Amino acid sequence: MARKTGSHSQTTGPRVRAAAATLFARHGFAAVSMRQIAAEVGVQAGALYLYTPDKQTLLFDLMQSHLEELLAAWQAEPKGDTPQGRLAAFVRFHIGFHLARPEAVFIAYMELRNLSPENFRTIEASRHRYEDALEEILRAGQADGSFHIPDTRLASMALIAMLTGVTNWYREGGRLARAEVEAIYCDMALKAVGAGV
Amino acid sequence: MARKTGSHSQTTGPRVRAAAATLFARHGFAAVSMRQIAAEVGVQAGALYLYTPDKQTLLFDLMQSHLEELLAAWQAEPKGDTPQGRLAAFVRFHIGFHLARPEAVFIAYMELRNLSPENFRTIEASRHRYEDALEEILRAGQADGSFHIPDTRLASMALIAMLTGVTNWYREGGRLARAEVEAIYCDMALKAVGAGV
DNA sequence: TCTTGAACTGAACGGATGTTCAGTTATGGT
DNA sequence: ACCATAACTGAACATCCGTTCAGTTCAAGA
Repeated sequence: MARKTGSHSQTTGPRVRAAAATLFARHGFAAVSMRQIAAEVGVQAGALYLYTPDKQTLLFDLMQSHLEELLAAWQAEPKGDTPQGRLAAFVRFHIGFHLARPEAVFIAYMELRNLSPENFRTIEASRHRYEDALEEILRAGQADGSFHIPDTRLASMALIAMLTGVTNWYREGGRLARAEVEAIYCDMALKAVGAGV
Repeated sequence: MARKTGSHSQTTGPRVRAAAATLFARHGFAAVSMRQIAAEVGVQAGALYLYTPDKQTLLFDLMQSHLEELLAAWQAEPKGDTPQGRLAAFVRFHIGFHLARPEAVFIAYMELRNLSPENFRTIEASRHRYEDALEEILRAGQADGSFHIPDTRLASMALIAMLTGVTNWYREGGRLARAEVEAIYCDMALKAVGAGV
């Protein structure tokens, strides 16, 4: 047996990445073997190397594309005209984006230490750009008196940690609807930076 | 060669756990081999099995003792008399405790998925008890009108995520001293739950 | 000083690991 | 209908994995 009937790199490639994402998120990068990924796709392990040079690059590509998608989506988002409005928009965007991609989020936050040093630096740079986007909002609010924050960098890190934490406990169909969650986080975030609501 | 000169289970045992904690935190449970741990201790791999029945239990014991220490330390902490005071105490305690044990914190949050189902349930229960401690404070503040929170459970999760996030970016000797960080987080947490400061 | 057991070695177990590659089959353009 | 090549197999590579155990050496109590 060799080539499968109906096989095509444009369908197998994405399926490889999807299988890897699911398995990495569930069991962790180091705990997942190339053979497991291949089995999920319905292919032998060797065939994976048509779609990635190695396992490490497979992980890196998943993280990289996630972060690029995140940055692009945020840049495409309509910007509010006040710092309050922009922060509220950020909170809702962040929660919505992250809840829609639990696997990618998990991987991007948990598998950093499995990146090669060079790949790590690349990913860190992207992440830093996203954190900067929030800090910029906080600085604007600080400047015009809407917010009262002793340290905008610390506040950025604190808010992002708070918001991203939602992926750890939120379950679709649970006690709270997504819109409620967004509203509550929005309220907390605005209050935390000293913007009355 | 067999027994080492000066060897004793009371010194080797803790060294095994310390080496495992360091390596698990740095590279992840699945990526660390028993031989690597043994090498760090200065011993052969087989000798580790005098101190743990298997690798899985070694991980579980590290997590379990961390959480038990956390709960015991919090119970030993002096309780404030107002909800504001209790929340402020919790924030400072949480940050202090977590910054003092970066390795254990990392492991307890990142390696949950490498626990066997039974061990996972045990760890989750301990974690839940700690979350409940915070929620109880929030409920008290909600009841006497000090706090204004739509959902105390959500607020608990949000605050813990925000506070624990400090371990991801704080560096000893960095821009901010630990006391400053505690003060700022304290301020943000109180504001976030609607307690004027 | 002798003896018992604690502490450890070193080799071995079956099996899994990431990756390569010669060979095989389906596909799509001519 | 044919053919180049894209897609994949299956076996092999050296190396590592967690765990066990018979044998060896040291510590310490009698």
